Amino acid sequence: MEHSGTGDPRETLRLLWRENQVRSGRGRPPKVSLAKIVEAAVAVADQDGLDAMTMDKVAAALGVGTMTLYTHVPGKAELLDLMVDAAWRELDLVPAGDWRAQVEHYARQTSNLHERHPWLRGVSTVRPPLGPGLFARQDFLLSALAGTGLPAAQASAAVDAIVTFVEAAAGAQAEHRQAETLSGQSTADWWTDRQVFWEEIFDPDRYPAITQSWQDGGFDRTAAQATTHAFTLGLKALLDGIAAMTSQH
Amino acid sequence: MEHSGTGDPRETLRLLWRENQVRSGRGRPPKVSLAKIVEAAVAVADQDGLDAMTMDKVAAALGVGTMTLYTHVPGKAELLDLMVDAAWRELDLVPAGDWRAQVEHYARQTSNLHERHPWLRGVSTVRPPLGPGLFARQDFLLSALAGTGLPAAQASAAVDAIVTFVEAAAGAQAEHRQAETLSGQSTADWWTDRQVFWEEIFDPDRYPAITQSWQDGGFDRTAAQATTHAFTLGLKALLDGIAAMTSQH
DNA sequence: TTCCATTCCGTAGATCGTACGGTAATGTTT
DNA sequence: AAACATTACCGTACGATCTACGGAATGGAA
Repeated sequence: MEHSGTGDPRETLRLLWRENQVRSGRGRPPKVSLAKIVEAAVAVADQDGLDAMTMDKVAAALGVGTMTLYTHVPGKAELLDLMVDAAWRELDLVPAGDWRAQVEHYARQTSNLHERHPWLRGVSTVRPPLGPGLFARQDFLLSALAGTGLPAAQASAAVDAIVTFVEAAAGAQAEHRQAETLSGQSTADWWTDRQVFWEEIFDPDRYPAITQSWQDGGFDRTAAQATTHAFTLGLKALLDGIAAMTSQH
Repeated sequence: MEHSGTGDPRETLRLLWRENQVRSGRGRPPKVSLAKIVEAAVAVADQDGLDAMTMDKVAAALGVGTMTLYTHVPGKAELLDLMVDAAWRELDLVPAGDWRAQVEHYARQTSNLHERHPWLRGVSTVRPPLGPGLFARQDFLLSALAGTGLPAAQASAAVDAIVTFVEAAAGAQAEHRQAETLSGQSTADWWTDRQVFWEEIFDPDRYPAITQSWQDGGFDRTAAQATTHAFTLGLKALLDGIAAMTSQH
């Protein structure tokens, strides 16, 4: 797992929050800018995965020497921070409807976001980049949950629980598709390659509940469908449970 | 994010499911065994993180040349698969109580597991190693959810939703502690380093809900506490929601 | 004793991030 | 116009890392 939040704090915060500032006019005119570097890095990661997001490849995508990047960004860790916040800023979070509709809107937006940027799943979210994207999301969800009337401590925990579930479920969903493009092998083919498992290794007596569920048609046709199904059902259950808490206060 | 399930299928399945087989007696006597390699790799990752789990370091921990490992394991990807399944096999899943007690038992066990092996968070769970650990977990949860009386398709989706949430929440919890030991910097110090943010950058007017929640005491004292709080509340809400579904069938 | 299946491992090539120091290009000053 | 200050560009090199290759070592079998 890639870790973010490891660079020099002040410098990273400056890069995250700086407005488009005017150049002093002095010195050599830049061929690239920070924004273009982040954009190129995101494009590489979207296309070929986070492992392929190397300084070499980002520089090549910009038609620039590798070491040029270090003029604009302190290092790869900081670049990752900027990529994450740039992605989060893509969320279109406009309040509409009751708190539940707003959370569901957030969930859909996040699902789409991970679909566009499946590499997000591979970045640690402890010690996240303290940028505009993170705070916009947090403010939106806290504002939505305020509509439940829950006390502040519970509302805050509910937001964190929602974020945890939605990020994980959306990430898993997106990762299925990414695994197919990166490996060049469809999930169906991946399972076909492991057909021997069911034929020669799996012991129905050892796993009766799995066998029973199989016989009862409990398994979705594809792994991606199962993930989507779990996302939908899980979010509904989670929000139902949170709604039930409001009647106790 | 590290990816598993990338190696030769038949070979990996053989390694995952092989019983302790007898040696033929011919050839040079081995200094190491597959089991010891996996054990050492897990120990290195526990101690120093997944990034530090290099073939060099694992071999060194065993007092053996790096290339010796490749006699016993096809490559690093397969070793990772074996590590993950070995970890999952540590779960002590004995059915006791009703379905809800069983799921809560699973959640506690998983939380402890991630605490012992925080690197688990960094391994992709799409295309997982099809080993005994995974199937034991799945069978346990499907068996528990059978107690709800939900139809098979919904029970299966509920299991996936629970796994998604519990893995994410437990992983986040464990990652807090790991971040402290790996970086040598406590979470409190990390925030102190970013104090400037609140003093110079954060704009209360731009994020009213965050500011309001702050004033209402909505934030936990520490990030780790917030994560634990979210885990507890989220699991309760999720299970309440699932329980509510059973009354409709 | 000879053979040989099996394990051990040194070397080397490719791919990373990035420290270092030099080069190039512009506006400003003289 | 010439020199300077400032900024951006980037070639080289070093240390990790995974692993392909092939040879050396070992000890039972023939």
